[in-house]
Amino acid sequence: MDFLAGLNPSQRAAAERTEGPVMIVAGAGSGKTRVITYRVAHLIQKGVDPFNILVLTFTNKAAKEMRERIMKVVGSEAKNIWMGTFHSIFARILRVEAELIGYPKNFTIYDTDDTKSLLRTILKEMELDDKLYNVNHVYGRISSAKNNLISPQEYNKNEAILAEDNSNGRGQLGQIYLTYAQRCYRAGAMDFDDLLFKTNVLLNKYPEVLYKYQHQFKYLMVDEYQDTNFSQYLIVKRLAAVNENICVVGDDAQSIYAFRGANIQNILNFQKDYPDVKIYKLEQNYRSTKMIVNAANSIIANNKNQLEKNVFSDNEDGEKIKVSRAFSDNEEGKITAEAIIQEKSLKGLNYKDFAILYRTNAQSRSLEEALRKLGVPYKLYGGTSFYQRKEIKDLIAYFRLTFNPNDEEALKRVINYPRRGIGDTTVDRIMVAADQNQLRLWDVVANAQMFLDGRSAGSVTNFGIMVQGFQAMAKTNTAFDTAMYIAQHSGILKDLYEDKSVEGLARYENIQELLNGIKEFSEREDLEEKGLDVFMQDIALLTNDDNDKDPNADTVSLMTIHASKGLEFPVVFIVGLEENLFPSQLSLNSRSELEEERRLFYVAVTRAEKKLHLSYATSRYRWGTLNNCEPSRFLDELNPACLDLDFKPRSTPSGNEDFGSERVAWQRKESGDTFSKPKPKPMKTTSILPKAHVPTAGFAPSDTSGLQVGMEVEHERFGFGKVINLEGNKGDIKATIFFKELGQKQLLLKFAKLRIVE
DNA sequence: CTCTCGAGGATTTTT
DNA sequence: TCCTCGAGAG
Repeated sequence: MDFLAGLNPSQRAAAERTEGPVMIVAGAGSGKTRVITYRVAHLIQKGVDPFNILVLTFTNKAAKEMRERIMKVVGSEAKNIWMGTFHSIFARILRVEAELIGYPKNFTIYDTDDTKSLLRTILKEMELDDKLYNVNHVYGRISSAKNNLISPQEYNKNEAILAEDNSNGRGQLGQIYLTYAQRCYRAGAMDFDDLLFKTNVLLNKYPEVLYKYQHQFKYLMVDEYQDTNFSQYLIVKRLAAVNENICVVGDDAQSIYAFRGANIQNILNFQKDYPDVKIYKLEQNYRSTKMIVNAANSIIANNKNQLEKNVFSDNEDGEKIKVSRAFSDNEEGKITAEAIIQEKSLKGLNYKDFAILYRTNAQSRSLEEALRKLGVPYKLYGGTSFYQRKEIKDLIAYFRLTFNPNDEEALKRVINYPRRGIGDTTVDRIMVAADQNQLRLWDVVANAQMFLDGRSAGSVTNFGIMVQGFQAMAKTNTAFDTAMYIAQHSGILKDLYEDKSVEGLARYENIQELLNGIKEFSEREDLEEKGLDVFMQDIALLTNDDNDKDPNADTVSLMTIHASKGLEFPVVFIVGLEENLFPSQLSLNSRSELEEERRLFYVAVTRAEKKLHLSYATSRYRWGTLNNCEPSRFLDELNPACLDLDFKPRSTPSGNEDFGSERVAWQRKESGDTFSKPKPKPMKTTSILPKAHVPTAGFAPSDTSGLQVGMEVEHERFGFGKVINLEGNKGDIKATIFFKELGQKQLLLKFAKLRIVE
C-alpha cells in the first residue's frame, strides 16, 4: 500500500529520507504532523522495529495524537514506539537507571508547586528577604542553570555568574541552589529540569548506559525542535551520535518558549552539527486562507533573525480580518460572544469551530462572563489542571509518601491534613531534629518518641504508623484498592464529605473522579503491573488535556496562545491586542523578547483556517483597577489590505484623543447600556464545571422529598436530567441522575438544588 | 494547636 | 479582584 501518495513532493521526500540527519523546516499549517506520521509509518513498513524508534514531542497531547494517527496506518504495532514528551520519556528511563546516580527507582517528581514550596522553606531558613529573593526569580535562576547543565558546584565556582548575582544583591543564590539540590536529593525527588539534567549526568557518567540507548534508539525524531533547550539538545545529540539517524522538525517562526530556556539557535545551527544534513522546507500552508497567510507573513517579516522561507497558500482568498475595538474588557467579551453567535448561525457552524485566544490566563474571566451571559457553551483549556487542584494534590501526596516516605514536600503537605494535632511548632521541631542528627524527616517521624515529647510524639507516631500501614497495603493490592484505602484511612474522604459548601461538594466529586480514574487503570488489561506506584509514575507530568472527558463536545475553546500551538480552528478570535498586554510589558526590554512576542502573535494568527477576528479594549481592569490601554503595535504591523476595521482608523498616531469617534463607533453596536448599568456581579466561578447551563428563568429548587425514579429534573449547573436511581435512607438519599449534557451523576438530595420539571 | 480576620501582594507563557 | 500569609484570640 502506498500511503505516501497522499503527500506533496517535498513532504514525501522528507518522509522517505529515513537515513542520516534530516531537518524539516515546516511553516505553519504545512502538514508537519502528517510528515512525521508517515515517516514513522514508513520506517515500520520498511521493517524497523518500533522499539527502536524514539519520537520526542513537547506535549502529551501531541504525542497522543501522533500515536493515534500512526496506528491508523500501521496498526497496533505503533504502541511499541517510544513516543512521548522529553520529560516523560526520560523519566521512564531514569526509573530504570536511577539507582546508578543515587536515586530510588520510585523517585518523586516535584512539580512547580513543590519546588516553590521547598524554595520558600529554604529562603526562610536562611532568613533571606523574600522580596529580593523572590521565589519565582530564584526558581527561574536555578532552572536556567540546570537547563544549561550548570551544577550547583559549578554555579558556585563560576566567576561570571557569581559576579552577576552579587551585582544584583543576590549573592546567596549559589548557596540556595546548593541547598535546594541537596534537599531534593535527600527527598529522593527530581524537579522537571532534573529529569533532563540527571539524564545528561547519567549518559555522561555511564558510557555503558549511553551505549545501550544509542543502540536501542536507532531512529530519532524530534518535533518542535525550535523549542529545545541546551539540556534537551545535548541528550538528543548524544543519543544520535552513533547512527546519526536523526530527524528534527520545527519552525523557527514558532519558537515561543525561549522564556523557559528554549534556544532557537538549536534549529538555526543544526546544519553546523550535521554538515551532511538534508534540509526539506515545507512552505505550502494547507490550513488557512490566502488572507490569513498573507497577514501572518506580514507580521513575521518584522523579525530579523530567521530562516528564510516563503509560506504560501493555494486556498481561497477568504474574508478580511475583522478588527474590533471595545471600551472595556467586558465590552470586548460581549462583542466576541455576540460575533460567535452571529457567525455561527450565518455560516451554519458549530460552537467547536470557534476558539478565543489570549495572552494571559487572567483575561479569560471577562470572556467567560460574556459567554455565560449569552448562553454560549465553552471549554477552558489550561489554567489549573485537574492534578493541580488542592484536594487532588493532597490525596496524591499521601500516595507519594507511601512509595517514597522521604518525599518531604508530600510529608509536610499532609502531616497535618486532615487536622491531627501536628502544628507548625511540631513540624519545625521535626525539621530541626532531622538537621541536627543528619536524618531525613521521615526517620524522625518514624522514631518520634526519640525526638519529640509528650502529646506531639504520640500524634506523630500515629501518623507514621498510618503511613506504614499504607505501605503494607500497597505491596499486595491493586492501585484502586490501595488508593481507596488511603483515601478513607487518611481521613481525606471524610473531611471533604463533611464540607457541605458547593466548593466542598465539587472537591469531593473531584476525589471521586480521581478514584474512578485509578479504578479504570486497575482494570486495564494491557498492563502487567497495576500497582498504585505504576499509576503514580508520571502523574506529575500529566496536564489537563489528559482529563478531557468529552473532547467532541460542541463548545467554544478558550485558551492562551501558548496552549493553542499545534491546534487549528475555522474561526479564531485573538483578544486583548494592547500594548503592555500583547506584547507583554515584560517583553519590551529587549529585541529578542519582543521578537518572541511577535512569533507568539504569528502562532496565534496561523491557528485560523477561514476567519480571523482581532480585538482590543481601550480600558481594562488589571489588579482590580481600571487602566487605559493603547492598541498593540502588532496591529500596525499587519498588512492593512487584509484588515476590516469596525471603526475609523486612528487619526492621530497614538491617539486616544479621538474619544468622540470611538463613542460613535461604540454606540453603533447597540451596547449603550454597558456603562450606565451597574456591572453584573461576576457569577461565582467554581471553575470546576465551566460549562454553562443557563437555568430556566425564575429557577427555584423544588421540595424533593417525593422524588421518584423517572422524573425529569433541572439542576442549576448541570442542566436537565432524568432520575434513574434513588438509594439511601430518608434525609440522606442519593440520587443517580442522567443529565443530558453531562451524563450520569450522583447527587445527595439534601444538598442538590433540583427543580422537578412538571 | 486551630481558627478567623485583615492587610498586602499578584499576572506572562508550561513540562 | 482574589489569594496567601501573619497576627492574635480561644
